[in-house]
Parts: sequence; C-alpha cells; structure tokens
Amino acid sequence: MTDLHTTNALRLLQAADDFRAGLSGELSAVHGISVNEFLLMLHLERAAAHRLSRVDLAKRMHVSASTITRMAAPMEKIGLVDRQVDDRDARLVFVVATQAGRAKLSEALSTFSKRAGYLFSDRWEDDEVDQFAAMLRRLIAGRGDTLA
Amino acid sequence: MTDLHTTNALRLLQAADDFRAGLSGELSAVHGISVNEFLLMLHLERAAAHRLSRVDLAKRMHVSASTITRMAAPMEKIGLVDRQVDDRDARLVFVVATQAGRAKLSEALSTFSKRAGYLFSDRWEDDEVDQFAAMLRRLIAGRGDTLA
DNA sequence: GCAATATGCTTGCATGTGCAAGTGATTCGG
DNA sequence: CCGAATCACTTGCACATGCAAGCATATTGC
Repeated sequence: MTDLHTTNALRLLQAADDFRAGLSGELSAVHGISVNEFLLMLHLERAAAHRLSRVDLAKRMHVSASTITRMAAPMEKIGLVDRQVDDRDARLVFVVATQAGRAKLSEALSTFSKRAGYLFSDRWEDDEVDQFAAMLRRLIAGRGDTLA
Repeated sequence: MTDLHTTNALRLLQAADDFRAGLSGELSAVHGISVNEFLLMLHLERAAAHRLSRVDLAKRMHVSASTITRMAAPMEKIGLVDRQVDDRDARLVFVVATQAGRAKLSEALSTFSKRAGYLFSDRWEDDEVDQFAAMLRRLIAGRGDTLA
C-alpha cells in the first residue's frame, strides 16, 4: 500500500507525538513549564554563555521570532531567563539562562530522562539503542544546531 | 553528560519536528490543508468504513475532543468529510471521509511520501530502513490505533 | 422504572502561535 | 557620507487549541 519510507515517517511522527504528549503533562504538573519552555532552556544550556539571540532560538525551535518574544516575557518574570542586549549590535537581544533557570532545567531534565528511560528500557538491548541513536543522528545531521 | 536514552528521545523529537515543519509548508501550499487535517483524513482512511467518532479521533491524534469538533466544521464545508450520527447511539457523531476527501488525501499522501523519500533515500541502505522501521514499531507498539 | 452516573459532543474563555506591518539599528552602494 | 536595503525584534490581528462548563443521550444501581 505505502512504501517503507512513508511508513517510517508516519511512525516517526507518531512516536514523537506520543512521547511529547506524555512529557507535556508531567513537565507542566511537576515543574510548571511547557515542553517548549523546556526545549528553549535546553537550547540555552547547550549554547555558548548559555545565551542565544531570539532569531537564533526561533530557527532552532522551528517557531517564529514573535513566539520567542512572547515565550521569553513570562520566563523573565519568573526569573528563568534574563534579557541581554548586545554591546556591538543593539538589534540583538539575547535570551540568557539564569542560575534559577538552569536549576529548573536540571530538574526538568531528570523528568525527561526518566520518561526517555521508560520509552526504551526493558525492551531494548544496548546495541540496539546505539544503532537507533546512530540512525536518528543521520536524520538530523543536516542541522548544525541540534540539541543532541 | 546525558545518557543515550535521553539523547535518543531528544533526537526523536528533533527529527519529527524537522520533518513536520517541512511537511507543513508543502501541504498547505500545494494542497491547502494542514498537517493535522492530513493526519485526520489518514486516520479515517485506515478506519473501518472510513469513519471514526470524534472522541476516537481525538485519542488517536492526541488532541482534545473540542479540537476535533472545530477541525471537522470547515472540512465539512469544503466537502472533505461528512457528519454522520449513529443509529444506535445518538451521542455518537462520526466523521466520515467523502470521495473528494479521499482523493485529496491521496494527493497529499504522495507529497508526504516524496518528503519521506527525501528523508531516507540516498543515505540509507534497504536493510537499515527495515531495521529503523522495526525499531519505530516497537516505540509505538503500545498503541492499538497507530497509523503505521 | 427512575434517579444517579457516565459518555459524547459542543461552546465560552483563555492561551499559544504565525503572519504581516511597524520600528529601530546596521550594512551596503554610490 | 547618505539613502536604500537588510536585519532583529515587537505588536496587532487572526486562527488553533485546551479546559471547564453545559447539554443531550445512554447506562447503571436500586
């Protein structure tokens, strides 16, 4: 009916949606943040000086610049991130992780890892996990700004 | 730094997001439908009699029942789906694919398959694609209502 | 049978998001 | 230099979506 590439793409979307849906509930219930806020902070954590410009974040997260503007505002209010204007280029406004934000990320990351463990553990052999990692890496290899 | 399960889950989300973002633009530009409308019709296509109740669709798509109600309305207007109340249980309102809807799905599916091909082809060996399919299948094995 | 409960769906409200337009800052071409 | 083009960001508007409440229909317990 449909070829295997198509099946794989459908399964990829389904598996990611399933995982994201479960993660969403626990992140918001336990840590009071959304999946996108979690991913935003993770991008900051991986970035130099734990900061990124708004357009940079937007590209990495597949959202519009306006979304970053609007996500950052409440995160600044609760102290997860700070706003930092570039010295050289006054157009650039960095989103920079605070200590509190990095601590929150660390907690949220343990929830994330626990769920990732549920997803794979007890059903996968170590070498299968390695293979899967290598395959996924090839799928996102085109991007130079991946989280993992 | 982070264990491999965590890395894999992050890559899974990233790969799916990347694919969905590219697909979204082409589906809306070429076929005038959203990714979620495409997936809704695909669920109908796979279902018995090409129809599903609203709560059933909601569960399969990880969205709320109200979202299905609101997605179905414009799709009925442009003739992609019909509304059908169950004879036995007047609470049940099925979303049923029309011929026009199934034709539209078929066109959109070719766009989907083309992008799925880009994602894997020229970079993957056949047996790797098979392995990847088997691994993804295990990730979504818990669900009995998967698309693939 | 009938009240109490559960189920499926819809609607009001609040929130999240993209797009297009607007603003200020920088860079480019002459 | 100076005007034009580009870039980063913000804001107004429209649309999508979840949650809670409401409504109609079924099912259950007595």
